[in-house]
Amino acid sequence: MSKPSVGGGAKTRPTMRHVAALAGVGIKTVSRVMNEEPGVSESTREKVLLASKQLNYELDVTAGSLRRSSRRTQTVGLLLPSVSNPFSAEIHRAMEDALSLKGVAVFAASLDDEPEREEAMVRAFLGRRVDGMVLTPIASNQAHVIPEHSRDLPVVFIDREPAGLTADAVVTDNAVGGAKAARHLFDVGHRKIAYLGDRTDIQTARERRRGFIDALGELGVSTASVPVRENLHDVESARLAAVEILTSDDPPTALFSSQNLVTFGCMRALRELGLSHTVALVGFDDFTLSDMMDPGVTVIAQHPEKIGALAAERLMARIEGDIQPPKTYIIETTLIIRGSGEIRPAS
Amino acid sequence: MSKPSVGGGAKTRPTMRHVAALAGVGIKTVSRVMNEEPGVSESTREKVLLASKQLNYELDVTAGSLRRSSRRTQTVGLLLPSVSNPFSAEIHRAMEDALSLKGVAVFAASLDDEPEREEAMVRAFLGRRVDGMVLTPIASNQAHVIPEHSRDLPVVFIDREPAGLTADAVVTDNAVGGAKAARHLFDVGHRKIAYLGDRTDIQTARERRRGFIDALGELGVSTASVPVRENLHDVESARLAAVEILTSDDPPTALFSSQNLVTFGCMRALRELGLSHTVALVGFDDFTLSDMMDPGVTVIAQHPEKIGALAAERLMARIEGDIQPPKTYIIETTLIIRGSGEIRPAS
DNA sequence: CTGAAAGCGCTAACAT
DNA sequence: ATGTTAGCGCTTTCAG
Repeated sequence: MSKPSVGGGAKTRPTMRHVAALAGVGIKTVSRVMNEEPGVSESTREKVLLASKQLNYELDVTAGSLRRSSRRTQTVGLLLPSVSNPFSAEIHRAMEDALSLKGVAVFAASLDDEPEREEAMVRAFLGRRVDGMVLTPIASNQAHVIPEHSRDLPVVFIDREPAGLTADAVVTDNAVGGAKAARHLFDVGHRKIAYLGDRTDIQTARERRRGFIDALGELGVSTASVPVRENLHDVESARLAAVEILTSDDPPTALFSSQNLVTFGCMRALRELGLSHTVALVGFDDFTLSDMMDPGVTVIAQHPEKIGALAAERLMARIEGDIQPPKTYIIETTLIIRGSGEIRPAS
Repeated sequence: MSKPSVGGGAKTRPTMRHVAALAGVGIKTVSRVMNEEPGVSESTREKVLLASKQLNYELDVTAGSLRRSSRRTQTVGLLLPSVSNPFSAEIHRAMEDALSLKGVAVFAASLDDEPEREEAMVRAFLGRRVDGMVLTPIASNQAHVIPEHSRDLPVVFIDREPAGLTADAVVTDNAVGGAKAARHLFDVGHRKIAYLGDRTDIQTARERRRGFIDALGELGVSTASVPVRENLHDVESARLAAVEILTSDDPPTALFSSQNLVTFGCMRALRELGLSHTVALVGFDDFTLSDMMDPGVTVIAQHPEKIGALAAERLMARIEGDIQPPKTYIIETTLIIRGSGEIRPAS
């Protein structure tokens, strides 16, 4: 008799040795059965399966990965601005749907746009031997974030492209999205459209502005005359900026906001000033109940479910050995018309 | 010279042995330093730290847990209805904030209210040796969900109390919340208030209804006359039910909805029928932009951040050895007045 | 088709 | 204060 005590086994979790002992086979045979490897006779297989069921045995994924040549842990890390941000949460869900089918579990973490957290969480996940990571980059250079010895660890960037290294990335077409907003408002008749944007150190915000301003320029609007307010990071700062712009001399007849919280601030400002039905508004990124607002809010919608699904697919492909050159996948936006963006300028 | 090849070390990740070799000490000394154990001279400590920094060494948490007596992996599992559901996502974030401080990583998974997924994900997390789990229970009996051999694994239930076993739980005071809605609408003058609720197999929905109906009874309203519509699981079914109720003979003068999606359906029905300012509405659970609706939506707010923080605290306490009897922690709701719930009945 | 022995990276239990 | 040996649960290698 070896160690597995049959009697008092309420405390210790069963191991392969327990199963092997109960089934009357060698431990390697159990391993083969649990991993569905070939080379086990049907009768042995059934004996092992029975014993495993009796003991309620569950393979220890992490212990196995220690010795396994592929070293896979069937685990990936997901680093988001915040797990409670709706856009991020939608990406998270889409990834989970794709990954859980493959038996891959996901570690999630929030970075709050803090570079120190980015580095700390990357290390934390690396220390837990993830097979790969999906990361919303923050630091100005990801080369320092990923340690040298893990350069070959599959990483897919989302929302923003990485700097300082090349890797797969899945991003929204922010510039084209901004341009769509500009063209739509122009088509409705607007010539003086203000831009209210997020922190200028965030790549996506810069892209949205660039696309927006460039498109206006192409349409013949003097880009120097476009009112621009940036570094608006929350509802209140956006509201204040919008009020200021709307109460200035020669105010714009339309607003384009680069992000949800900024859009909310603009909505509040417009309502407060009684301009909801007078000044047009297009927001970047869709949100729940946008159609229940008065007026409904026209938006440039992103597609987080597509981003998440594609990121998961690319990550798994890399983990499974795909070595094609890194590529950036671009997800288009969709203009959704709901009313606020179709208000014509008072002429 | 032992195995660690100094030259070509771009591919293999450094291990303790590499660090030990470089620092010229034994492997156990490295272990002591990395785990901040006492009994290492300051000078040795620094040598080790230097070598570890040079190699960019990172402790392998999972490998260590294999041999460690506590067997802790510094990892916990979180099972939610969906990571993309705002209420769940808020709980997730609060837990993460509490746990990341302690160096604990979290696996998150969505269950979609499917008992099979509950069991599958519990097993997946168990197989990755989590130190504990926070779980929104679904199956009618959690005894079958947690295998016998893991009965001593700390588990904290959230949102709903477990069945078939006793464990810590952190839940909203659903019954009192429902009662608050009833009393508020009664105080405003309503005597005929409809209840629109979620699936009756969900404990929280039943509690909200019970609290609501009982409170009305105590206030002298004939509970038999309360219009009740249940098993509304999405916006559209709720909208249809609300329209039906509102267009019936002798319609209610106020609505109480047990959940966000149902509230949204009610809002749509009221708007569609032009009754937004005529029929009162109180929703259970707060939501973004509720104050920007017309009228603002009065709600019984839950406090997911409190639930998450407390669940994390209880889980860590259990993991660290707390053995007091299991207890259910109840988080109170808050009535937030915004307009829709203060509409008086047309008399 | 099956199993014994070695060892993954680490910590425990003992040396020294 | 430091190092050595064994072994966590598993997979690999290699011998039957």
